[in-house]
Amino acid sequence: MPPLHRVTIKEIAAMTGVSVQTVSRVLNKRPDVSPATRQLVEAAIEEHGFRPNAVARSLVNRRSRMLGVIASGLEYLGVGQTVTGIADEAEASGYSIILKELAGFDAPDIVPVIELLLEHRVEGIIFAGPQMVSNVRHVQEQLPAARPQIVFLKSDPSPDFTTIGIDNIAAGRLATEHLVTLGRRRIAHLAGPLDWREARDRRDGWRAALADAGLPAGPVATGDWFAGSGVTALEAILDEAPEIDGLFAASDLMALGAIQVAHRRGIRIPDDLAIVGFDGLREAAHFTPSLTTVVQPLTEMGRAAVRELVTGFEGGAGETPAPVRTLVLPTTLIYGESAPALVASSVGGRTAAGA
Amino acid sequence: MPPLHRVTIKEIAAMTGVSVQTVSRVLNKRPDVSPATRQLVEAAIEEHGFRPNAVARSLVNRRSRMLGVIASGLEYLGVGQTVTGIADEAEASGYSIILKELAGFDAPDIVPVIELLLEHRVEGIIFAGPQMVSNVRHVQEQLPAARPQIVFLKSDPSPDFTTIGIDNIAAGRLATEHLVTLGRRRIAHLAGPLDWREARDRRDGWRAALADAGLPAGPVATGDWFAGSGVTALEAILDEAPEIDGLFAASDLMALGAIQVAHRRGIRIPDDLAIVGFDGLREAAHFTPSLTTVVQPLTEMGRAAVRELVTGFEGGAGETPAPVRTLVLPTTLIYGESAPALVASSVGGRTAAGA
DNA sequence: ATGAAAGCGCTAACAC
DNA sequence: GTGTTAGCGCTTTCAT
Repeated sequence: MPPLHRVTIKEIAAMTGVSVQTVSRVLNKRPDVSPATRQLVEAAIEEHGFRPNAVARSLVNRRSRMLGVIASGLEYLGVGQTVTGIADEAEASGYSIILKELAGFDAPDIVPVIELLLEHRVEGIIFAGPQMVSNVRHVQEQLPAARPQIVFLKSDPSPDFTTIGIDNIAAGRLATEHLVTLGRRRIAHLAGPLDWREARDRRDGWRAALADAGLPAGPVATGDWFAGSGVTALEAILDEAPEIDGLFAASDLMALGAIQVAHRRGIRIPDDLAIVGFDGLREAAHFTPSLTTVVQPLTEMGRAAVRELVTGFEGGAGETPAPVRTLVLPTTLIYGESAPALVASSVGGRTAAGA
Repeated sequence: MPPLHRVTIKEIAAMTGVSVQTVSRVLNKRPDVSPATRQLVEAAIEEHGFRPNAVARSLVNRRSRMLGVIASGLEYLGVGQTVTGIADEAEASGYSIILKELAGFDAPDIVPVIELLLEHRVEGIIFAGPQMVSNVRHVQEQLPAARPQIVFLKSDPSPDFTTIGIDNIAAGRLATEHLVTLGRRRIAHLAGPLDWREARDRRDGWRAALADAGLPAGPVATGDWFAGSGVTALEAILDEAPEIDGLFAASDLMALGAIQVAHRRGIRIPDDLAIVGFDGLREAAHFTPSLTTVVQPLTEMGRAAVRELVTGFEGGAGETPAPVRTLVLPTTLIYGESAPALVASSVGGRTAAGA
């Protein structure tokens, strides 16, 4: 059973013959303790392996030094990078994180999770799940009035909440424009699930780039972000439009599935079909062929989220309403063999989509 | 600043005209409250969005309902799966998890993290980092006497600690034996970093299988688990021994790098070189060619770890020393094109390495 | 430089 | 059924 007896401050006080208060002073490295007593107390602490109870401290200080993180899809590449960024930055700022993984994305599932985080008195919440058509809005509407600051990752900018993400439309454009530059004229799209905001935006960017280039919108098929769905989706597209010569996949994993299909059908990459992925997974450089992809600063998003929260705490000393900010991080195109950079072209490859 | 004023039980009591204790009873769904008062109190709770302070509860109950998780390399596949398993099972058992990500693996880095977890009075700890040559042992030696149960994932069985993992030697054998079955005679190995126990064990399994088959140990090169190192390592091997016809890679990602090298050098897979990977990443089924790989039950390891902890709490009602157990989970070989199953052979593919 | 008293928000143990 | 008293382990007044 958990109630292992740990030494308490009271016991340290008793055994050293000082008051509880003095021990507390030593613990908090207060200057007003005589060197002799300090040493005495420290010796006792050391000897008994005493560690102050953070729960009791949180209660009296009203500071939990905890951040709540709501994530989803940790078992896939990408999400883990964001959580790593969050964990690292939190650690550096002296915070711990409570991680909650969501099974589904429906708002009714999310609200109780937030409530639980609030019960633990987390000082801030990072919502690292994806924005679906309505889940984030629902969450935002159902949030209790008295709540710590909450940062939404990869969500629509909002006047009421801090959001951190990339410009998916611009990034979708970037990917597609590269294919256009390579001379591709029939450019298809492997979209993510269209109830995800990111999926819609990337598709819209693809459409816009094609329209700008005066090209017809090629065929689209949707997947679920993962490799298996890339297979099915590209097969569907090829059955319908075997003449496509360019493909923009909304995730690197779907692109991986697409490569597999192309290989099986004897379609050469990039000669017959140039492919651009999305995410910038490290592994993409080792696909065969290596993948040209739009890099998302996933780790940086996590770090930025923690910084927003932590500086928020320190900024407003009182009841200043948390400052709402909208961060749009830059994306980059890195070139692989699947859609190589034009040799004699401009250096390119960098898009700063806002700030 | 965090000290947002949240409603307290005392305030609910005051506004409903009952005692704090009665509100507490309602909160804990005790039967000894009259329907009328219960309804009254519930209405007030609802109206003010009151949520009990879990910190205060933890203090008085001496139950934090928190589990500490120490992980590393979350941004890579595999670890995320384990953490997902942990998070899911914890959720199902009514526990929350505090996640600590480690930058390095040195014991001196790990102990303070454990101390911090102890300060938060977690009821159990899951060490999901890898076992290096000495880190786990050091941690085990430096553990404070009064501590909750701690489960080590992927570590050597120990008489003093619960460990959960697979039999990496048997699994390395399994992979290698399959290559032998396919008629390969010069079987090389892409090892993980040899200061990792798992890397050593897999290599030893490979060696043992070759010895059993009366084959000479082929060349070995080590990598860092990731795709890039698979490239370098296979290149080194090929330069030394271009005649190899089989390859056992200690991770799927290194196998991915190996596939890339083979492709560039015009080596056909599996005709010229059959490859077996390790991990069982979902993505491996979509490599080109798809990968034959040893599946580790990563998610299940996470789940099992939580179950060990939670049943441990409930089992021993008093100061029973936590029951130490050693769990060895089974591994499976799944077949891809890189080292196909023998068509007319036995069903095969399942090894139950202990229990 | 040190101690005594009060209280953080809640629950357990006892009254009535 | 409900209220009162005590106390979880610690930090904050305010004395001395």
